[in-house]
Amino acid sequence: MKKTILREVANTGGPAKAKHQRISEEILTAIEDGRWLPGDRLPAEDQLAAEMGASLGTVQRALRSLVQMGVVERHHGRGTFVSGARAQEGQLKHFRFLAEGGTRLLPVYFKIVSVETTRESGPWSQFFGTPDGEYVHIHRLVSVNDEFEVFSEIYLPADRFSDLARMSQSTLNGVSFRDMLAERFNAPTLNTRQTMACQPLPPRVARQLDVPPGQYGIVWSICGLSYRDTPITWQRIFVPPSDRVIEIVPMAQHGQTDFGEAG
Amino acid sequence: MKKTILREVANTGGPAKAKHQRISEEILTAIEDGRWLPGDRLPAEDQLAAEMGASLGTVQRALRSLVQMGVVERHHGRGTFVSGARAQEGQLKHFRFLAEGGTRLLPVYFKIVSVETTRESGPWSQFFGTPDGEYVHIHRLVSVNDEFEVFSEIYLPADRFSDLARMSQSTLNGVSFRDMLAERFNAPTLNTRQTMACQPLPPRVARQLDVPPGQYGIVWSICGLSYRDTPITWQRIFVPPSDRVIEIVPMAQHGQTDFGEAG
DNA sequence: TACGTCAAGTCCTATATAGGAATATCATGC
DNA sequence: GCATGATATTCCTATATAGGACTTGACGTA
Repeated sequence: MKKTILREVANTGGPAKAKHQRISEEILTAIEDGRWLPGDRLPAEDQLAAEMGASLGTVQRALRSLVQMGVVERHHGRGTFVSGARAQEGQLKHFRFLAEGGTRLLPVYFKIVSVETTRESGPWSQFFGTPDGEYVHIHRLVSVNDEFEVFSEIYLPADRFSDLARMSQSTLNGVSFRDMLAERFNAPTLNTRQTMACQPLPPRVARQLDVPPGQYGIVWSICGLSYRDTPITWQRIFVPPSDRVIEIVPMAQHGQTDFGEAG
Repeated sequence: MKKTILREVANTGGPAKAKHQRISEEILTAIEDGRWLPGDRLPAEDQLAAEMGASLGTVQRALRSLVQMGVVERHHGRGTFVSGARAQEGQLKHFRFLAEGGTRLLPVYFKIVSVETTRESGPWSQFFGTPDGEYVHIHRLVSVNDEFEVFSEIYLPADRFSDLARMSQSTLNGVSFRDMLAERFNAPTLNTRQTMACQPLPPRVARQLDVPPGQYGIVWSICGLSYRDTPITWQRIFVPPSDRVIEIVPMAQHGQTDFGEAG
């Protein structure tokens, strides 16, 4: 016998939402809470419909909207699965490095420089909404095709990600944070806010990148949001001058739309 | 009596597509061809359903996918309208300039520096797929809050946009190209590809921006795509060093999704 | 004129139902 | 063991139908 994970949706207070929206929310909450984990298969459409007291079409519409948010994936004949883990593999990252032509992708390697916890405040405290919070602060050197490097620093809220500080640097080396946060912390990056500016690189960064002190570079901020736009990562990438071009990849249109293939 | 603009959709050759997709395509083609213009109201759902020999639900699904592409807008009780023109107003642009805090938006003003047609080839010829094509080439100075400036150059295919070169500079000054292309050329920018690099600013640009020759800056490329990913603009923005931060706005999630408000 | 009422037009939600298509499972035969 | 085929599971498409909600404009009244 199968345990019931969802509860029937009712329209309790607040502005009346459509049933398909309430169903989306309910399923999203279940995934967010870890009642289903990345890779898990959800009950079949008709079972969901029965469980939630809705018709098939309504459940389908709810599921389609979750596909679009990048939260679940559906496969004809197989089932509906929670995204993350494997699912992330073919998916979009924040950026890619391109060879001159613009077509070939260049391989990247992440190397951990330092991992620490801190109570330092800054723009990230505003982003996370925790002025006195504790953060995990990680510096990484990103090597592109063994020929040029960018420097990255990430802040994450310690209350949720303090395990990161306890992991050995060797397990963190080389891995993509987006994938790891999705797989190990049930915190997939579903959306981002990005800004950029051209500014002198901070001395420490210039040293790491082996460029002259005071060298100008791009300071590129990427704020990562997960389920329900929960802030999870505040990242700053320092890009020194180079012929190499960085493609900015928006986080949008997961899976495929009703119209056809996603861009 | 109303003229019939659409033809009934049939599945002629090629891979079988779903009916709601064929309907989307048919409506999109009509809009692309100018059979309906920006601001026009489409026939009601049930009329469309009758015209195209489909049921209401199927047409609704087709229209929802067009909303998502940013091609049409639907308003409860009023109708379904072709996007563009007025519709663009509240919509996302490619970028915004932010005050330090990150909340306040800064006003911008576009000033035309030069407009010419050219057969010069470059990355844009590859983007447009016209190696020997003629292009309209426009330089603009973008002034942000009267305190700092960025320089922009745009290439557009002359076969479609040669009228631009004939417009007076005074009519081009101050206007957003995205809006104008959508309104006057039925060429709304529905998607973009973006890249960036930190490089020395070209001499001409440095002169215009009044920064020392050889000054590093951000070279930011934005390629604009319209209906069916037709390339329409190849733009390069030169950003000199500044405290001002530029927010990168992805072109995504038009209107609103099934889940709720769009980000 | 100002205001309320009413009706028509339009989109929005939701249901029940039917059949088709892709995939997985399992029994069978060799 | 291995291919084959039947069956069940699951998602996908599509229809017909019903009622609700929002907008607009016309009409009548004060």
